[in-house]
Amino acid sequence: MTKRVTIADIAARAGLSKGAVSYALNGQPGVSESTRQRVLRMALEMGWHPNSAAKALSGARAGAFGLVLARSPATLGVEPFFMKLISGMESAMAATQTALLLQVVADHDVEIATYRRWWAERRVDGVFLIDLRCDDCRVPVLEELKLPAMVVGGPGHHGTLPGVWIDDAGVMVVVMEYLAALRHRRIARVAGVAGMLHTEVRTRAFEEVCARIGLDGTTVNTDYSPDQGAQVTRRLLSAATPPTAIVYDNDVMAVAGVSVAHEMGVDVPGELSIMAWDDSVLCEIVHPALTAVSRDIDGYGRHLAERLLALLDGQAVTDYENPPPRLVVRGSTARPTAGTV
Amino acid sequence: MTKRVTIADIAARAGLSKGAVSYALNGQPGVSESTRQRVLRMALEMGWHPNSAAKALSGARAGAFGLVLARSPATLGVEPFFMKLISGMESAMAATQTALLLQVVADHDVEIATYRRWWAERRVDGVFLIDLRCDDCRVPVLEELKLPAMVVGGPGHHGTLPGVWIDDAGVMVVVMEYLAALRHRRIARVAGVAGMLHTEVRTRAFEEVCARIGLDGTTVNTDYSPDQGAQVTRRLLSAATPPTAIVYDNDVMAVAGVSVAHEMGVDVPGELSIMAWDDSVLCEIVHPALTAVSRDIDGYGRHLAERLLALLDGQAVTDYENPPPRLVVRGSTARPTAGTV
DNA sequence: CGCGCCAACTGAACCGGATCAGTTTTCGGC
DNA sequence: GCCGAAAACTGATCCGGTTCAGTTGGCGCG
Repeated sequence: MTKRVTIADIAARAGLSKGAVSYALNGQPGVSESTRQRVLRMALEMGWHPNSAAKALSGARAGAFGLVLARSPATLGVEPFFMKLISGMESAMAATQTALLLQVVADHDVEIATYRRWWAERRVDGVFLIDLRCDDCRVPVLEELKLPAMVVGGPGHHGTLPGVWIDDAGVMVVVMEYLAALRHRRIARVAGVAGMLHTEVRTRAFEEVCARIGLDGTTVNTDYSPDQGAQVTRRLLSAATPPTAIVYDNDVMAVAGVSVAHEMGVDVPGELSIMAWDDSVLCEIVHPALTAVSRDIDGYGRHLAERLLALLDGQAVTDYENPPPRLVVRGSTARPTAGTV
Repeated sequence: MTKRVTIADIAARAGLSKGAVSYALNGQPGVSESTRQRVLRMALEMGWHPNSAAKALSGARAGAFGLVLARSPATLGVEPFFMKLISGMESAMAATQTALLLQVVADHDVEIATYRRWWAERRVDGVFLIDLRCDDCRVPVLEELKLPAMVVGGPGHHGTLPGVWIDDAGVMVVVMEYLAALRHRRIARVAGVAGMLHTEVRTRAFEEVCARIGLDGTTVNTDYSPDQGAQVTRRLLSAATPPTAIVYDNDVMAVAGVSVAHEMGVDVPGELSIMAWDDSVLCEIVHPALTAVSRDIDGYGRHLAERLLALLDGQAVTDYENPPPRLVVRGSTARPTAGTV
């Protein structure tokens, strides 16, 4: 029972050669249908699974995709985004018996070293590149290695690598027009890390809409941590003419923002409207519940994995834009009370 | 450049046989020190990394550990525990070039199937068993497969598999005595999933302390979701004589609890003290900040990985109890105001 | 009837390491 | 200067699959 079954065992029992069994198991021509059925039945009975190492050594595939996360464990842990993305990816990978290799590293240098090692070790068939930056130094490395990769983010700045993204700029317009319709005139944005493409895309869209509609908009960059989110909020609310609405680039900072407002005696949403980018239970459980940009992250992950699989099959994979996110309105946004405008 | 370097390449360039190169690279006797240095230098120059498949096929190791998470993506995403644990594990695994295979599944049946498949495919050298249950059906499977495993949790109910745990019962005493010292008499516990060992251990400790000190304690089980946390809180606070303190089994439910209190006009901590099991930024960013049981999860993960590595080296690995957690007191707990007791 | 062709199958090589049984070299001791 | 043992190294084999060049057998067809 504790003995692993190999195709040689099946071959012996079926009175066939290893080669024939291999053809039968892989749906290759070269064996009769009746033999194939017999072999398949035996394999099932004997509990055979292909040794992944042997498969990887002879065939082309390692049967695994890699994901490197270059963020602090603290940020990672509290942001639902990553786990949702991962489980989305896996739902697509499960069908093809592809595993996910996860590595949490400190910075991009270690991340690049990981890609090189994985490539040399033939450990993965492809990788997902996450947290795309403007002029990302990881892109040319993956191109040089010819390591199949799907970029989480875009459009642009991912060279020849295919990307999957969500139209952040488009939602930004919806968000800002919504806030403007509520009569907000001074709107602040507590953004994520400067240099990350999605941060820059949102910032540019934010500024364009502000200019177009004639709003007074400010963007402040942070490292996504609730600490910085709280600090920035304090500073914003302490200004002579504080904003009447703040848009946060993730849910955790938005929750921290609500907390600061409480602490400073600022009424939400009466004096201050708060919005979160990315919806999660977090947004629902705070009081007031947060209006949020809700993206289908599970689907995002699924598309990424499906396309990486297609890429390995030699199909031409083009960039893909996910369906646009929805604006989920909850209690944290409202028309500002007379005195505050 | 895009050609992968093998030991045959090194052998050819060094004028040696494959065998000699293998000995040199692995620190085995059989080659002179000067040759070894020369080979090592060449390997470095040529950017050689062992093909993980070939290594796994000939040697014993697959060079990977597996972790299966059988929880809903929603719960996983928002609980910082898992990501912290994972990055702790990896910090110990990085030194030995061991990768982490992550799989998110729906239930224990799929989880067990995953273990069997991994074992048959020789994909992993060992696994971490998480969310241990009383009389866990996964334990006998791993024992039968002789798949090296470290159990996250205990003590007890993990058969012959070594476990690493945190003394929840001990902290429960500290927590309850702290609340009792604040003059709380009616204390509720919003627990996690019934049947999970750590839930049961805490529940038992909770009841024992209540009986000993003479407190009025109630435990309600949930599925860890903020939804249920909120619902249970609403019910508890609607009782004729509501509790003056609630201890939640995770941070997310505690945050939801604060929200419900707000919504019902119950003052925290004046009328109701709230505590979270497991500390995270979440506890710090809500208002009031949550008093919490802070466990060193990173260290937890590190210990688990170190011990699994030791297990593979044939060392005798015994159970291990992590250092006791600390009680981090913040603004959400206080002596209840006169009227409420 | 015999030729050719194709389906069905075999045997061996191969992937890139580890490892072991031999073979050659080195070197110390007498 | 020669012997014997240890050190240094070679060549072959193995791990468990895939794949390809052959081999066999059966059948249709002229």
